[in-house]
Amino acid sequence: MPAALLTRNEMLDRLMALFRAKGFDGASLADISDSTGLGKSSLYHHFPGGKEEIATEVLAHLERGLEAAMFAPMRSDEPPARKFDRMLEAIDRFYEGGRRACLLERLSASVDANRFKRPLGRAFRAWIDAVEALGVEAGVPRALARARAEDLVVRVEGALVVSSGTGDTRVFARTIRDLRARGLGDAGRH
Amino acid sequence: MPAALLTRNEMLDRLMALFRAKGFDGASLADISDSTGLGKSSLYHHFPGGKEEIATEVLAHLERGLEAAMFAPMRSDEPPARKFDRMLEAIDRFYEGGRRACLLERLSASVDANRFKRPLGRAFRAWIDAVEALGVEAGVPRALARARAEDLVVRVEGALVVSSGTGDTRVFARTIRDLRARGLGDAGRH
DNA sequence: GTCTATAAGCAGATAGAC
DNA sequence: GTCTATCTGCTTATAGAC
Repeated sequence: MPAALLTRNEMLDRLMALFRAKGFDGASLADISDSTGLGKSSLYHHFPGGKEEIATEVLAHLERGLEAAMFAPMRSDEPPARKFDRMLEAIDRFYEGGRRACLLERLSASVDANRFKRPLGRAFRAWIDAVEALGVEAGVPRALARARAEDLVVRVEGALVVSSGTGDTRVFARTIRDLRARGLGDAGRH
Repeated sequence: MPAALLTRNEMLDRLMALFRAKGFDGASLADISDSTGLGKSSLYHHFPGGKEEIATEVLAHLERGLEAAMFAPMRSDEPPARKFDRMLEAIDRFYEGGRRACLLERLSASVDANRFKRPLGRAFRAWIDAVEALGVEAGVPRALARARAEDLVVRVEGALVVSSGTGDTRVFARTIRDLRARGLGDAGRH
């Protein structure tokens, strides 16, 4: 394992992949060492707060990634319907069609989830807010847009759980398809 | 801790509560010992296979519980719409309005989830199958009833994740309300 | 069928050389 | 900024008395 060949961003990418795969309780310092190529002592040089600080930094890294990959494009001047499709594509890509887990869910389910409570709540709300804003932009009344946005996030998270639990990613694919079919403008139903 | 004061069912109830609260990776043998009142050696007397066997037995216990509390009532001769409402009430009660986690999700997210893959898939499918059967009974075409049933389970699981992650159980309450409002007979949309 | 005692190993974390 | 060596405590699991 070559040392210091990774930028901090690359390190955080790998650590995010690790926590998504194994969860916070399941990922050991040895795993973290392996996935970054850094010895334990080096890890404590970069993250004096240990495993908990690593997870916090990974969470912040995810928040920045969401901003760049999902939220920023949604502030472009494309039509809302197209931006909505782009967001669903980004989601499908990020979760690799339901094969990869959600970091937020994995950290929410860890034993000391209270430690991550604030950033977790913030990340979930940022996501819901962004979808809500898109609905409002498309002319959907705010209350309905809010409910729809919550529902979208709920369904994506649930589809990941059920896909993983049944070992059948078609549930995830169908969920994304349904969300795309419903779209934004269909104000009469949810 | 009084010994042998618990029946096996009571023991499994407590162990299920423990795994729902802490997950498989997060629950230690010391936790298991505390929650049952049995010393470690006694645990190995009841469950020679150790922690993994305990989780497997808890999963089987859940499957029996689902059968008794959710699936059996759905085979009564009440109108399907009423049975559907009863099921949603049972779900709301079991998850305490979104405050308690799903055992299936917690075990799906554990490091050695592969060990539980079969019973997990079986439990998820049993649940989806039961909801699908209810839709068919209500006259919904099978393919649509299937999609709806998957969607119901997806939304319940997702609502638990989002409620836990945001610390706001209103998401769960609204999800149950929406599912009840949609009901079974509304064949034109999902 | 429960207990006490203990094993063997891994967890997260630190000291201090280079 | 990385390493080797080490620490302490907790992990799962077992032996054997009662």
